[in-house]
Amino acid sequence: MLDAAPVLLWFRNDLRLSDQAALAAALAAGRRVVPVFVLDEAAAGVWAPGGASRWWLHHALAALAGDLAAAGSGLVLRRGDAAAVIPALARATGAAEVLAGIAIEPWARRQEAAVAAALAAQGTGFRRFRTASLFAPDALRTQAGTGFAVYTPFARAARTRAAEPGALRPPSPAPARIPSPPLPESDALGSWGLLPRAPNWAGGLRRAWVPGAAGARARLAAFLADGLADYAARRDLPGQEGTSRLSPHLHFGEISPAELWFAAAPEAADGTAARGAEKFRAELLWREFALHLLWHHPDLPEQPLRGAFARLAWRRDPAALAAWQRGQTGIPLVDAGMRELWQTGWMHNRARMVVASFLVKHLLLPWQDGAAWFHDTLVDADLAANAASWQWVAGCGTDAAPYFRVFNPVLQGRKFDPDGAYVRRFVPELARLDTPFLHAPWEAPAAALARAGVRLGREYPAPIVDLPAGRARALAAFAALGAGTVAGGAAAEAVA
DNA sequence: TGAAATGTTGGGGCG
DNA sequence: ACGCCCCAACATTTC
Repeated sequence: MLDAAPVLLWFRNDLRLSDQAALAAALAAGRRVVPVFVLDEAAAGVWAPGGASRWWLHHALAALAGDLAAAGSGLVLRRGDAAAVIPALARATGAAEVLAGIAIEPWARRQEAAVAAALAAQGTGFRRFRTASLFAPDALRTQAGTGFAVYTPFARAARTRAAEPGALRPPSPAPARIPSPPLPESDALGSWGLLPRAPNWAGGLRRAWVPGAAGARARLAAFLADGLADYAARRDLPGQEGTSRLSPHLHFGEISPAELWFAAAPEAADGTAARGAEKFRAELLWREFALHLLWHHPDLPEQPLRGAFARLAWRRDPAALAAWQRGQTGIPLVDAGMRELWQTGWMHNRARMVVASFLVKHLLLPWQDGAAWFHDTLVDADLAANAASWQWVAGCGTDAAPYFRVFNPVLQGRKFDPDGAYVRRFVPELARLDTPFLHAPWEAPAAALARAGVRLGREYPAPIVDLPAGRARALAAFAALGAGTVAGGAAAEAVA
């Protein structure tokens, strides 16, 4: 059986050996496997991996190559047009067919279609498998047969489907051995230039993360032991390690969503532990919902789903955008979030909502600018989740926050970072400021500032915008879009 | 997965 | 004892 023609296994956002449906299919058919990864930056265009994602990808590929080598195989790296590279490799190895995960990003769908056409033209088979999501992106539909526009009914449908026998395969373990023919030559990973050189800003990332399937597994084990039980309450506190931090592993597919779905089993727990597991599954479903939205709305990353928002009078203010990007807005919680992002390639979810609301509302700068910065700096940058989340904050998505929902970063700080641990860690110049003033240093008495060694405008900036004035400006600009938009926002809220 | 403004209620100080 | 005011606490409405 093993002397039959091999198959090409095209790795995409599924850089793992466990619960990898395409790999499992190849092995079940008794085929030898030629594992391939293609770096096709032209196909991705402006949505090619950003700096932080490139760092992660480098290490994820190194880890995958190591895992494949340990299984007796290897990883063939090639750079260029996938529609040329994949068919050529299939010819060179005599592969009968190519197996790959299903793409969801619009650019990846176009790439996949081009690969499919090229393979068909030369008589090579092409089979795609669901590897990056719990459900196929078009598997869940409303009664009317359309895609969902609101999270809650989507999640209800997903939970119902998940409970159906056989809907979610229990995850399969990584195979111990992966038979392969002699592999074609591979690019040297180092030659791809995915790692930053001068300046090398990756030190903070290296300290915070262990990319690769083994790192993902260790992170999951730690989360199951320490985080899942209290997840529902602690996930909102940026000063604590209350979240799973699995998002980058999930984005690159180092661990599958099904593995996480089954690892967090509410039925196997009770009380707060069951609530934590339910909440964690709800977050997995938010990820599925974003993929679902991007599948049905390919222009989600560029265009507001509510068309009226295209007319919004966004400001142009490069200095304010730069202050936001660098964590120098003078608003402690905003700056803590942006500096956590810059230093570690990740930001706590609560902080993401606050900094996004601040950019879009208080600064009245386009959500697309925020999404672009996140895409470049997040190690978990994911086109679907990023676009859907920014549209949610901006109020222009289908199930978005109403336009008048403006996070007050001072109140959010006092509520979710009550002891100021988060701000003190990432805004050390404020570390000695008394807690009552920490989230609004401009309100601190001169004596308190002096005691803490802080001069506003020197050690730490004065606020670049007056919060009440920024809020009022945003409400006016958003309200100017018209009554139809207002009614729509209220309707979406009522449904949710 | 909001915040602020406005309205309501009830306890308590005080003349 | 009573009315008045203040204000905290909570509820509702509005943005």
